[in-house]
Amino acid sequence: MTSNSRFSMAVHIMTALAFIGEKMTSEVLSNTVNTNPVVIRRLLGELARAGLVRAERGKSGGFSLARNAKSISLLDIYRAVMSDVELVPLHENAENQKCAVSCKVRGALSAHLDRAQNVYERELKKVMLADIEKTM
Amino acid sequence: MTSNSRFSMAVHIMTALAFIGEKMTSEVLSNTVNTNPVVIRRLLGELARAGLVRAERGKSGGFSLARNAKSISLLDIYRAVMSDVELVPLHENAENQKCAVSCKVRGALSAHLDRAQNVYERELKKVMLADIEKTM
DNA sequence: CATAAACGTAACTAAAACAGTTACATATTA
DNA sequence: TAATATGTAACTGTTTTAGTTACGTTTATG
Repeated sequence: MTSNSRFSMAVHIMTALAFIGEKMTSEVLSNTVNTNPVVIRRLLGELARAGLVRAERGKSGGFSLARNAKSISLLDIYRAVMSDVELVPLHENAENQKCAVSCKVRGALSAHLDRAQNVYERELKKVMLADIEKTM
Repeated sequence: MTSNSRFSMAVHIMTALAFIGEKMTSEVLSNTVNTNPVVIRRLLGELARAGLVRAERGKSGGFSLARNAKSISLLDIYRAVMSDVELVPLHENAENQKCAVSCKVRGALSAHLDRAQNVYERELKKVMLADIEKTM
């Protein structure tokens, strides 16, 4: 369970917010995901910074969607919580300067990986939070 | 550097085999990648099981491509070394049986993730090892 | 047929990433 | 002003990963 499940968990939380339609505390949300409230708050912090969620502090505080579920795509959520993670990373071994392949292969490969990641993200952009919520 | 760079490293090795065009030992290959020969042999073992590479044991042994570089796609290499890794994994927290979202969200999400992964892989399938080798 | 040289693989290590947790500061409402 | 919520720092245990050592197995070749 050490692979990165932040995106999946973020979609879970966002779907719950859309489905219930009311302000929810990290305590309540953590129960639907079966995890700790701090994990939820950290994730929601990133979603709030991306403008997808509103956070209210203090008594009777909690979280709610900042935008309509029809206007929030899976890509919005993905970017909010995974912005600096490569779908498929390059290896980072030092270059062997005497070897043309070692010096050039990463550049050649990354061009193709970038294109593939673009089509992946374009697919995520087609799916709205409202589409997920509808199937609950 | 704990993310999974096996695919990128496998492409590096395969490109070297295509570029040099001769049998190479894991020792020599490990020098161009700047890693340990055992790491190379493990990776090449999977590529051999997938029929992409030929391994010869004993004195004057080594590795060579089992097929023409024009017929080997990045997807072939990806499947050989990453077959059981999800591009974006689902979270594995226990379901909260009282919550409809908790019970259904993974199913709804995975349908979309599968479709996105398919378009990603379709993109990898378009790129041949010979295309990479050509740019060296 | 002995030897050298290569792959195959098990077992271990160190470093990194993760989710989860505790603790507490800060903010807000009633 | 007390209760209750978020924000966040610091720490832990588990898992994954690449890297490494060691050694068995295979094979070409003198």
